[in-house]
Amino acid sequence: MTLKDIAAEAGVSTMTVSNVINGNTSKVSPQTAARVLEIIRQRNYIPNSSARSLARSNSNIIAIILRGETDENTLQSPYNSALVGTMIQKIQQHNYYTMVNILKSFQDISQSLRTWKVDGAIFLGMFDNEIEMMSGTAQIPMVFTDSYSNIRSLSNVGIDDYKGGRLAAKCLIGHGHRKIAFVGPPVQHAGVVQHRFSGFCDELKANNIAFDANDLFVLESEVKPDTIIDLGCQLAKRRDITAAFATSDQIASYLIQGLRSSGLRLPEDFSIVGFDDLMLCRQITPQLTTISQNLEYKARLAVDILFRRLQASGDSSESQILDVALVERESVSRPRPQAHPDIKHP
Amino acid sequence: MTLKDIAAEAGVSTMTVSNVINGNTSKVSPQTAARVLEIIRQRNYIPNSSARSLARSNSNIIAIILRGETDENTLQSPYNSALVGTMIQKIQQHNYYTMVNILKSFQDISQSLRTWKVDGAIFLGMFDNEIEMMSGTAQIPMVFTDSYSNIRSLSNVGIDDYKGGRLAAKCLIGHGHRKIAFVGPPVQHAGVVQHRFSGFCDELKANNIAFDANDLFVLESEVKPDTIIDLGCQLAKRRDITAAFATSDQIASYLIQGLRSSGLRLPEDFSIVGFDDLMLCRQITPQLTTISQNLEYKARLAVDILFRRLQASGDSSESQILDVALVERESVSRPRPQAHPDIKHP
DNA sequence: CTGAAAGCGCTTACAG
DNA sequence: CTGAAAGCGCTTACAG
Repeated sequence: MTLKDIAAEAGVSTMTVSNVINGNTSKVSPQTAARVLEIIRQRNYIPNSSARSLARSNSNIIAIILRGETDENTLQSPYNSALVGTMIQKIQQHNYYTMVNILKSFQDISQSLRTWKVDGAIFLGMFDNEIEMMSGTAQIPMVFTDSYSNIRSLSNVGIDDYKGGRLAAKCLIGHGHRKIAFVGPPVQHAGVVQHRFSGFCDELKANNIAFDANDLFVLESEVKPDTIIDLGCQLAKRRDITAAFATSDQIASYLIQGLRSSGLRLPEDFSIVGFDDLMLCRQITPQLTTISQNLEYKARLAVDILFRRLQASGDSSESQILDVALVERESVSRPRPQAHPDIKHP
Repeated sequence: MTLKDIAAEAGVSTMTVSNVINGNTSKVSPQTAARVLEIIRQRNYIPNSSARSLARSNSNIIAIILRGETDENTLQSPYNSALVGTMIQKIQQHNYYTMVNILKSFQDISQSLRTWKVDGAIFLGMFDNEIEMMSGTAQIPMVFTDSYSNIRSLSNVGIDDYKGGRLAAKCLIGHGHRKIAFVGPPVQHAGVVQHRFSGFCDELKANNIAFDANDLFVLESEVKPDTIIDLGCQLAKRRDITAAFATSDQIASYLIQGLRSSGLRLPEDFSIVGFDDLMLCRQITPQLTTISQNLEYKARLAVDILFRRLQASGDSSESQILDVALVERESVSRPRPQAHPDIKHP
């Protein structure tokens, strides 16, 4: 079943059928359009996207590109999978197809964008230097998430990470904490961490608290539970520290496991604030106080911006910074008058 | 940059270049091959997949099809996203591309498979009746997951759900529980739930315990936390019940929240066993005792089977059932001698 | 080992 | 409103 067959059966030219399919109603009489449509339906004809793509040199494909080492499962992160899930649905609503790529090397990526003449791409979790290399590669609209790159031509959707850091510190200080750990991945890995950290420090400063470099805990890897649980145990031994701000809910949850296994009760003995407001926050005990960002909205916005740029055809860019808010649950309380008076090490 | 340009520059025919690209070394002298390859590299030439796809009528695309209502985010489920993540990586390793589709109607799906001449498809979370409708639609290898459909020509990778149900019951009975709730989505929604349930009941029977229909709790929706938390509260009031088997770790985690908010302590006052062994199990308190399945292996196997069938070209099918095991953590203990003696309802 | 020709199934100007 | 022709960039037999 091809265009030609349909045309023959309808007694029209292939280009008339093509016009009907593509909704160029102005170029076809209603009667013939109806007749052609009916035959298409009967024959269950489906156009060949490759042929169309070849002729038009575009594809109706949007690529979602995730950063990921070969050995880890990037979609394991609920943060990424929530974004990707709603992005795919939004893309489908636009009648586009979604190709998902997990990035190993830059070679691969520009290859898959070009070989399929992908119409646009959304990038998740890329480092800024990679973004700068990337943004020249292909002449298609690209939208990044959580980027702090200062390339002007870049479309990005991010959140107010600085404010997030301030809110977290403010919450903990408000409950009486003065000695607060900051736990996150290396700053150079992601601009978001850096900005959360400076917001955090600035809020401390505003309250006349100096941040002690010994209270900064940098994780080698964000995805190794045991490392983080261990860190929780260490934290439990540091009797001076009464609370922690973790740069993700994931980190917070494992920290809690370590803290608890060291005999601390939460939030009585230790307070903790997370980041993201994943479903996880309501699944763990104590339910996690966190900085919330609207992932669904973020995903929708990224797709919206992409399609706006697809239609605009100009070389403009559009970036948006979304707001964040503190969501108070159960993981923060006043510090013990005397920190951790009687810890039992099991 | 096209094949033609490369051919012109190398002073050979397009078909020689084509042979070089496709690794048909037997048809090209090493010298010309090397020369062509060098020009390709210099010019940074990337073949047009649409043209290739049109000429060969295949695509090097594998489709991953997820079942999902329009209003919910299917990839939100860590179960799905873990599978999809490793599948994508495996597919990439085969030098294929991945299209991800979230299913709304059957129309759409057969459309996207056919329009791109997708080479194969993997399906997640489909109901059996849908699978039966599906499996006729396209003449390409398809692999299903967790299907109990008895179509012979079907390739499937599943787990021993029956055994999982038995193990869960056995664990709880072994700790002294006699009155155990079963919590899961409607049985008709998924064969897996049905088989876990019969395994569960059979194990009770083997221990001379009759399962009381009042101890079966069917969730309308698996994805509405509040409903499950409410159910946890109800369960806390049922003083006769001392433990629960939930058909997923997700459900278990929300159940725990409900139980706790009703003043119960876990596992002292109530024991619970989950299913899947997600990362979540180590993030919640108490860490969840669960029936573990190897999702990464499941995903790899599904992709392996798909590619085996792609090569085989015969119309054979291949199915595999993976084993499950009990993983004991902290969420199960002996029941209180007298169930929930002093509950404080906050 | 190499090539000329036809064809895959669409769309794009261009005419009428 | 409709159509004949050329072309998108590959691959597939078929000859040499």
